[in-house]
Amino acid sequence: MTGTDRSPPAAHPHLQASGIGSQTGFMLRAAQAAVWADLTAALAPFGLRPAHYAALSIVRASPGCRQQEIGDALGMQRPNLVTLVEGLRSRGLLRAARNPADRRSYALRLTADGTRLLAAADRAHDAHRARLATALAPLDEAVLGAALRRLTALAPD
Amino acid sequence: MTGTDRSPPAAHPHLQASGIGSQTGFMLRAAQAAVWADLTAALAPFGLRPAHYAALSIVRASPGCRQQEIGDALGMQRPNLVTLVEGLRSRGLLRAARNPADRRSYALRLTADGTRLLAAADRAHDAHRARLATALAPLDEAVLGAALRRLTALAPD
DNA sequence: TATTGTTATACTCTATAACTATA
DNA sequence: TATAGTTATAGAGTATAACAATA
Repeated sequence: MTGTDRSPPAAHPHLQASGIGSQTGFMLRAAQAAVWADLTAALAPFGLRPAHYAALSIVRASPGCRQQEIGDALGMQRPNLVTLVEGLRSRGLLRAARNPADRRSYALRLTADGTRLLAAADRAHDAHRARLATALAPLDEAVLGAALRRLTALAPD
Repeated sequence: MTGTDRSPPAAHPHLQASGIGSQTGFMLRAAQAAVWADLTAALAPFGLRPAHYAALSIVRASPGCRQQEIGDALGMQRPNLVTLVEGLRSRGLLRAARNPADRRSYALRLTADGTRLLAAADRAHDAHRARLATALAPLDEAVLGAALRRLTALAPD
């Protein structure tokens, strides 16, 4: 998504007149930008961006996983993982040990610092989720989730 | 969103284990990417990208509008509109006449070619919308739209 | 002084191709 | 030959600062 903290399109007369503002694709884009900005702001105090937080969460859930498994999970290309993982490694949040069984790959694990920082970030993330749940009510989060998954399935491959 | 045709994160074991894949922010991101890719593919035969299509739709709905009004409607910065409008103008889809009342701004209108191309693109866009509606059912498009608007309202400013 | 459009520029995210070292 | 990680690079999209013309 998008990169920085851009504000989403506000309800604007011209947007309304054109009908663009009430079309699912554009509404989805605006909502995604707003939610991403909220998540980005929630994680910023920890020096983490959404991709960092997701990567640490994946390593915590799957200790010893390869770098590429993060990419598969997040839909990122391999070259773009290098900077992401290196950033976390250089901050001492992650360690990458050569896998003895297959010395091409690394086995990724959280360090103690990484575990602590991620636990603190989890609390900010929980607050973010609560804001989303409040904004969504009365539509249930799970109902929205199911709909989003069906939309995601539209994509080829 | 993203730029090109990237495929969204597939349901992946590590994604599932981490819980990231069932969190609204990340689901929203994946769904948005898939929907955007579908829209991009639908508009590609016309040489239009989503921003082009949205800009033309706004000009059609608001003939004589200023360039900046497109930016306000779409949440784009002024400098980034120059390339967008110039591209449409150089293809003869849009014309920009100096506004006699305020000679700082241009009055944008569709050309006959622009009107025709946009009408053709509308049909591809309708097909895209139908695919979304099918994927969403039984959740109503309007119910999702209302939820997305509430999420969009999370953003500051 | 403020606004419209413009130029120049930079940063982020994402994409492909080609390399290395291992298998 | 195939895979994991890496390097270099390019393309979108978006951001800010500063300028000219006009109000």
